[in-house]
Amino acid sequence: MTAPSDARARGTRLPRVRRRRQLLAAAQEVFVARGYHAAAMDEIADRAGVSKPVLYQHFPGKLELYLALLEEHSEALVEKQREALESTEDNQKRVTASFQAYFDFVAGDGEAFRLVFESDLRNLPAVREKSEHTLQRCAELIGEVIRQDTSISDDEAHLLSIALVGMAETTARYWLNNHGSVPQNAAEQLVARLAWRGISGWDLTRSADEGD
Amino acid sequence: MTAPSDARARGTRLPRVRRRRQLLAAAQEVFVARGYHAAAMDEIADRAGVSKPVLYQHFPGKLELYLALLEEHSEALVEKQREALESTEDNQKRVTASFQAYFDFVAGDGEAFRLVFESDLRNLPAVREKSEHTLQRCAELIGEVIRQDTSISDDEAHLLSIALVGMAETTARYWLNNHGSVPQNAAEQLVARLAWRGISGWDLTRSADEGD
DNA sequence: TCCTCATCTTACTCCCGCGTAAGTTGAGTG
DNA sequence: CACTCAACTTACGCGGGAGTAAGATGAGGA
Repeated sequence: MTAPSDARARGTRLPRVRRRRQLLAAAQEVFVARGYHAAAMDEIADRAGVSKPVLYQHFPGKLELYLALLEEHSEALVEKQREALESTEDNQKRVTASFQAYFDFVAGDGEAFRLVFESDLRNLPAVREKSEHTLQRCAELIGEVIRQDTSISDDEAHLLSIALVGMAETTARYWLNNHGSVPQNAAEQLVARLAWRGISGWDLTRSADEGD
Repeated sequence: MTAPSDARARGTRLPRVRRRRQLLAAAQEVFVARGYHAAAMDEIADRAGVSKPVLYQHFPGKLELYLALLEEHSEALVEKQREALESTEDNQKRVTASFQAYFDFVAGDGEAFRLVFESDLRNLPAVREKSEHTLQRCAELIGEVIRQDTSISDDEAHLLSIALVGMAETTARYWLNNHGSVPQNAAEQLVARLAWRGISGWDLTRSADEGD
């Protein structure tokens, strides 16, 4: 069912850096499949075709191993967002690119997104903060764009950005769980349209809606 | 800091039903504050002013205790959504009411929303399914309304609904973590406007946007 | 007053999984 | 061929927390 990435003939010695990379890969597989708590250091070591103390020669403990992966993929998401928003000057295309980046992130890299969005270690302050900080930074990138084109306050622009990121995260995860109902491209387009309709020309309707 | 709900003078006997309710309340406090894994049955018992075996006379195990709470609050959220959508026939007001319900859910009941949205037991199939099913049912309620007014396909209407629910969940949680930047009412209104601008009159722009 | 039975307590057992002490192997060097 | 040192192994200590066995306690009826 789940093929070990590369558990070479248990007995092969590896130079330090290669081994470290391989251990991180093995750890990612196990953490993604089982979550932090149910993941056993023994299983990670096994999956790498190595014994447990080797793991501890590369990482001081289970937590640090996990945090290293979390850090890596959180940064990757923010970076993907940045690239998407810098890829064009057309705001409508920016919206599309932004959603595409989210869907790509969720679809790629061995489901690593589960570490970022579904961590079962959120109760640890360090993890909660990283998780919130990642959301924050994605929203900040989008917020800058919004502020350029609207006379909205900073707090409000930020909240709208959070809303857009929330849409992206939730729909991307839903889409992944239900492959088959809609192809990736169609899903991205649909949600991007919803977002663009929502955000474009915001100032124009603002005063009109105000009289409630 | 955290005041125990009602740890009556450790030594007071209670009739079975009262005790059960009190144990559920104590368990909720601990599960919310610590998450499933870090929550100890000893602490739950202590918080209720009772010894551990009493807990086991009311619930077969930690898991069942947790699932009882999860079930209760998941149902409460769906019910709040239903009420919000049934509260009016005006779709714009429906959107507002729907977001208000989400914010109220997040703001109320001792942060019980953390059980539904931030469970650290998602890796357990039973919990994952309940969590996804709750999202599904909320989206279904909204989807019915959308389908009444658009010629969109069922799959697409459902995906849009997921997007709206994602907006609500993410913004409500963000708002709760950052009280002070924006009052609840303003946040609800702002996000509701974004959503309404997004979906209202969907069919009108559909064909126009199609020519990309 | 004494009996009954539900409520509640103390004081364990047991398992699981992180982290480690101590010892082994083998590739490259003089 | 002997020496060295990093890479690796087996086998264990140990803490923490779920669940339990066996006994205490007290309200209410005969």
